[in-house]
Amino acid sequence: MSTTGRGLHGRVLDTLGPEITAGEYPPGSVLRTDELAQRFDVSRSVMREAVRVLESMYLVESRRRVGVTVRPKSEWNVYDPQVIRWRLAGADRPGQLRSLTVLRSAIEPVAAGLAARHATAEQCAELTECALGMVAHSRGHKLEGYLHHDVAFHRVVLIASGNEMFARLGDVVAEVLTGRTQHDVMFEDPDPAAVTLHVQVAEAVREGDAARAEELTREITVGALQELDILAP
Amino acid sequence: MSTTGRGLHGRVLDTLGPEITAGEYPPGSVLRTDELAQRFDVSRSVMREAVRVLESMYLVESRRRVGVTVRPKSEWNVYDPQVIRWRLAGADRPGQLRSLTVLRSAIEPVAAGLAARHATAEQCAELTECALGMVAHSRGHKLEGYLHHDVAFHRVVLIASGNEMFARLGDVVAEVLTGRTQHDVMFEDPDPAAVTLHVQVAEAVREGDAARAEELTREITVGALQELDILAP
DNA sequence: CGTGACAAATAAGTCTGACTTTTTGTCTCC
DNA sequence: GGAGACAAAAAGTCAGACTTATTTGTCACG
Repeated sequence: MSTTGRGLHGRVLDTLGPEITAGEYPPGSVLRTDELAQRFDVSRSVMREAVRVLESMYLVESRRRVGVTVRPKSEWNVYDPQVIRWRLAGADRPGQLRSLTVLRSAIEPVAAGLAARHATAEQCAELTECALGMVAHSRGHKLEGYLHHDVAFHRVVLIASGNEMFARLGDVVAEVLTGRTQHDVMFEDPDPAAVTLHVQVAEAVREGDAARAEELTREITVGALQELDILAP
Repeated sequence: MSTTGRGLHGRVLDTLGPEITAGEYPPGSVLRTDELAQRFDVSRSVMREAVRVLESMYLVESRRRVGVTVRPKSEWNVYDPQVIRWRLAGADRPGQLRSLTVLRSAIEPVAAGLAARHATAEQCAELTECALGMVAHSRGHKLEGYLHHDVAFHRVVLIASGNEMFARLGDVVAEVLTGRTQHDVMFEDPDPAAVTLHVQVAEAVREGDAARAEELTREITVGALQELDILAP
């Protein structure tokens, strides 16, 4: 699933986007639409559409008479799902994974606390189901099934928080969790302590215990930070 | 500063973007490029570029033979600065402000903790300077100057955290702070307690006391939540 | 009846070429 | 050496013809 797929301009973005986010063009580099159109063998109209998209991601800036200049990394819209995917697929994947994990550690505990207050009965049920699914797949190298429930669990928490900004991070968390599992090449079974914590979070949310849900989730994210050697001395 | 300015397609987005984010077209509505091009009196190429941008924000989806369909709000990329501005300028400004303030309450304390560990001497100096500036403008209806230093303060903290995802939220926080001040129509002087907290955060960061910086910042954000009647019973 | 295949309609997608506008660099001229 | 005029360069815009995918309707066949 390369995501952009649709249309010729998407094809162009599939290779130009990763190149830029990988830092292949240093900030300030100028690209010319005509040259790019030639390189990708597409018409200028298609190329312009691609540039517009890159521009809306703050990756480049198009100015008359000068060309399409690459913006410094600090200006990129790093919350754009597309940009995140490109960077996760590129060279600074480790750094990106660390940034996102720190972001998780800030967001998810608060989201869990809110979920304990706002979750519907249905969401509570889903949460419990996910936690049980994690337990069921926690032993015997069934990491694929485990991951599936893990992702679903965190997605439900974020949605149940009732905050749209949190809810929108579901995809990001999914990427991080998937990335982590794949990076460890699916060798060991997950940490039993983490499994227990998820079950307890589901409990806390069901019981409306916001403080406990928050604290337990904080423990989960601390574990995620430790996995990446991001210490908190 | 309407931001998009550049180019004809930007002009189109300046009116079409707010319309969509305001929910004027219910999810699933179909727009036709030709009709839009006529309506805005631009060529189809320009209209297509605008649609591409909206598409990259996940506001719409363009499909052959059917047209440009508006996506449900839950799929919008609510972290896109442009989308945030459009929504802040529209009808659901209060809701947007609440979402963003909750986001702040999750992010900023963690960012402050990280800043206490990673801030450079220069950043510590900036922080102290900002805090002093806030003190200097805290009495006598100098809300404009106060806001300026407040925004700068939070921006420095987010950057000093060393996390690119946090750093990128500087603009969002600026919008929220500005929005809040303007909404209260600049009547009263700021809460003296908040001013003190900012000074203390600067201290804690300078001394490398992460836990204290985090806790103090949490108090600041709790204050922001209370202002909007977002309770935490 | 329902079901499957085929044909027509439709709207986005693509390409091309000509033209406009803005910016910038340079080259005078004072 | 600075100021203003001039020329070149690249993005921006437009119009029109053509392509392609997708939907929808129809019609025959089971």
